[in-house]
Amino acid sequence: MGRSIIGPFQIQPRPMQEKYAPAEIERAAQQHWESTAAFRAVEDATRPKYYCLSMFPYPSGKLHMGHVRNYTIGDVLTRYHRMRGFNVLQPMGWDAFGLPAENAAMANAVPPAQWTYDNIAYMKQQLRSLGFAIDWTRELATCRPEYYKWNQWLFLRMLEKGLAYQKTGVVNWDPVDQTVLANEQVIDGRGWRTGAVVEKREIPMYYLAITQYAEELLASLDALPGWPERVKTMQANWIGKSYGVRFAFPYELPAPGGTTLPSPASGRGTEGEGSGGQETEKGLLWVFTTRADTIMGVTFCAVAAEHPLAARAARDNPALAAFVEECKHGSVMEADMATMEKKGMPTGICVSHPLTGERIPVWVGNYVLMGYGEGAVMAVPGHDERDLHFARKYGLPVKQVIEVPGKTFSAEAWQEWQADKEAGRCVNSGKYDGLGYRQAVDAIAADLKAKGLGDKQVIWRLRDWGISRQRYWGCPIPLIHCEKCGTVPVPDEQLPVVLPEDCVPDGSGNPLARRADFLDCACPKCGARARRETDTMDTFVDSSWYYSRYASADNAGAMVDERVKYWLPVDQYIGGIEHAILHLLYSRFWTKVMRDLGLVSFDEPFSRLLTQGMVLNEIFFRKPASGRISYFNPAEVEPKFDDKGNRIGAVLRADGAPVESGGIGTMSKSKNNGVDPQALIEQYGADTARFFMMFASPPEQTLEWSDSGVDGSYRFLKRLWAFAAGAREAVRAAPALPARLDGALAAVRRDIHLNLKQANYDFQKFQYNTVASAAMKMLNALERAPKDADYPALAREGLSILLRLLSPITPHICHHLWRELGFGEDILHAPWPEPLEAALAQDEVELVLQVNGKLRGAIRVPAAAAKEQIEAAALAAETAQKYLEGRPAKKVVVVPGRLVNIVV
RNA sequence: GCCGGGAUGGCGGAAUCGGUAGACGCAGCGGACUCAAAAUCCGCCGCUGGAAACAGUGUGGGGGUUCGACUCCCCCUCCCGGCACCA
Repeated sequence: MGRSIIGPFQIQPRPMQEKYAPAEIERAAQQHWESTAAFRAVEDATRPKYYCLSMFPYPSGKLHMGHVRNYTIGDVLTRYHRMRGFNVLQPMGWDAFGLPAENAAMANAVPPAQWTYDNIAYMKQQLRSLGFAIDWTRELATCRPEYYKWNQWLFLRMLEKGLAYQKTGVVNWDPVDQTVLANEQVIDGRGWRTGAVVEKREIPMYYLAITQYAEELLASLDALPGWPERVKTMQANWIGKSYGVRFAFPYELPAPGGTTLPSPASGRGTEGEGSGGQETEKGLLWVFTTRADTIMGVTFCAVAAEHPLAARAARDNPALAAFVEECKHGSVMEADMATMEKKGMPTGICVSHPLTGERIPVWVGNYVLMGYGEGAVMAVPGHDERDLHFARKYGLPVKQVIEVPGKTFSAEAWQEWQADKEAGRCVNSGKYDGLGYRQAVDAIAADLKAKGLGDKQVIWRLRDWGISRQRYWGCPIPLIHCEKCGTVPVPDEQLPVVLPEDCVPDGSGNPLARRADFLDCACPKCGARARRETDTMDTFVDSSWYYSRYASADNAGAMVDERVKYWLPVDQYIGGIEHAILHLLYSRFWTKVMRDLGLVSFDEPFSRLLTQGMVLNEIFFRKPASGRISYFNPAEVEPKFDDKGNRIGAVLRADGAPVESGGIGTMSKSKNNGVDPQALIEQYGADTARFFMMFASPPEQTLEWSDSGVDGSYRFLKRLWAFAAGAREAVRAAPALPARLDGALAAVRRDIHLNLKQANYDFQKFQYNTVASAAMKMLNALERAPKDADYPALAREGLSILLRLLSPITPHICHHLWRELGFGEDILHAPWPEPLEAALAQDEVELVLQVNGKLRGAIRVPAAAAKEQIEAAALAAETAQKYLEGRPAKKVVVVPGRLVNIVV
């Protein structure tokens, strides 16, 4: 930086080609960057660093438009900051473990490893052809042992600290394939391949205690001003800290032996706490509520099907046992749980209201979640919408205990105000009558506490992170099962536990369970023959720390080293909004664990976050009566129209038979609705593809794919090329513009600098669609400028601004033209352009003239005119006189630089 | 269902703090060039009425605040993302 860029460029290249030939100039520019190692990032303590990271792709086969959008945004940011003088790092890698590789293996009998590595090779070549400023020397793939070794190593550290532990978890079980299904593989409650009704099954799993960090994960959202508000809101709601009251309904069962039922493990942290049935919990049904103020309105309680009380009641009630069994069918997905028909059955057991002693019946409800809170809820149908529907369905009583002045309570139809915490006051609640939400909760909690039946409690919606997957293509969990010693961690010096890469899964369970060479091992403790754990880790583990590994990618001896101190945290992270919660939350958690282990010294991994909107496309599918659903790419599908031109359906081109429409959704491998950018790149070149992606819409907005408009982007680049070619000789010979210009050229120059000013503002806002517009406007202005004496100098200044402004978006053509026009050797080293104040100044401004807020004309006033002068000029204007009709104006509003509004 | 976001011409979108709605493109229409086509260039282009000047109307729907609302407030509809085993 620092040296003068605008100056004669010595070498006289051969005459410039007339026609824009993107393939040639893109290859040449990419070769130039490669031969100069232009994007190799080297630690340099003397320069400010800028770590720009895009979420790494899953190697699904080909890039899709979502990738092109994501990586172009990242590349624009990278190149912009490079020209702003930062030492920039933009790495790339592969989120290489996951389900699609196993699906491909089943379909084509190819080992997931081979499929994955082939895909990586192809997609890497695609990324290279798009000209991204990536430091490929830091490339990583999470399926490589040298990477996942450190997943295993950190898992063992967590195990030592009690942050990793075992407990049972519920999974989707396909009874025909005898295998665990991912949520994605459950369609309408049935297995995707077999069509069998899915069952819930409890199996042992490993968990990471993310809830131990809940408080910090919530609090430190405030320390992330560079994150979108909506993402922080979503995370805060997901963590879900709620203040409420945990209390118990006492009961006595006529059962033999004075049965003690343990309180089920609460949603928090480690297992085992509270198990064994503490004395005080004897015969107590514990619930949690955020609405203790409605406690006098409880008319029944509902427990989950897995609740001990349900099991106890089902013991001698076959109908109830059948219902509990029925609740075990269907998927474990929360969305399904929330939308399914709410069903229940009475247990025949009654509990006592803790304050009134009233008998309260206990029901089993299929909508009560065992994993959240206590697995039991108090039901207040008068003031909870879901409870009211349930009560109406089963004829349970409804009581009003909250009133809002001016509102009439209904026990039949739900009204929003019935759950109002702000305006509500207690009624029909004895001593609590007249209290508001806060006071009522305090008073009731105090009374419950005095009786030893409860107290205020903080509860989290966040659950611990279950990382066990009963799948082959993932990172092995480094544990060994020994008959004598139990579960034993693999010693550090035996890491990594390497996944064999030649398995071909067939859809019926984990092939590792049939691999003797993987399974058989010696117990690290006693040396006896033992069996390796076959569960692998959730792929979110892989992506929870890869951003740190890029800084130490070549270090075989440590997870991370001192170079993370220079590069981390990530200055700008870019990725799809679909990752707003899980991936980003897990990464934040993992970072805090690494910090507490002394591995890194930052609290948050991503200083600034840009959440890219999804690229959507239509979804087409066929679902045979039995068997597996298949999706068809929109490119293979032809729409059908009726006489009036309305779309009535679509058929598959290959066989002419109809396909069903699945609406519109994210481009994805599983829905087969991705658009391969390859054809676009081959036909128009990378610059057009990049320009069009940026021009199509602002980055954070959802984008419905359509390639109409690509032609316009290509036309613009052709026009830019033609203009530069035509102006080349004049520009190379032209002097610099004088600081002060007059006449028509001054207006053109002002236009260019105004657009530059706007574009620089838009760069700050990541609004690249209007940056692209600004570049188009500049070219329009230059083309239309009068060709007088100062024109070559103006063209020179204008092009030098335009090329630099545009170079982050279309780097190849700008690289080439920068050299052709003699501005310098490498536009990468040019300083970022800033608008000249002198070029922006003007003597006179035009103000809009409104009458009663309606546009009626315009007036011209001196730029420095005072409000009084403007008002006088406006009132004197002919248009104003016409509407005033001799009357005085009631009011005149002057907005300097903008408008005058006369109210008559 | 719950949480988050969105809706502006035929289409993608612009409008920075409440101040000219529709910038910049696409498509379309008309014209120039051409034997013709492609490419390129010039002009028109929200809707209604009007020959025009111009007037009315218009930012998903309904209401409100304001001199003035795409923008702020209340209610509603539809679409998209997430919902813990897709990544």
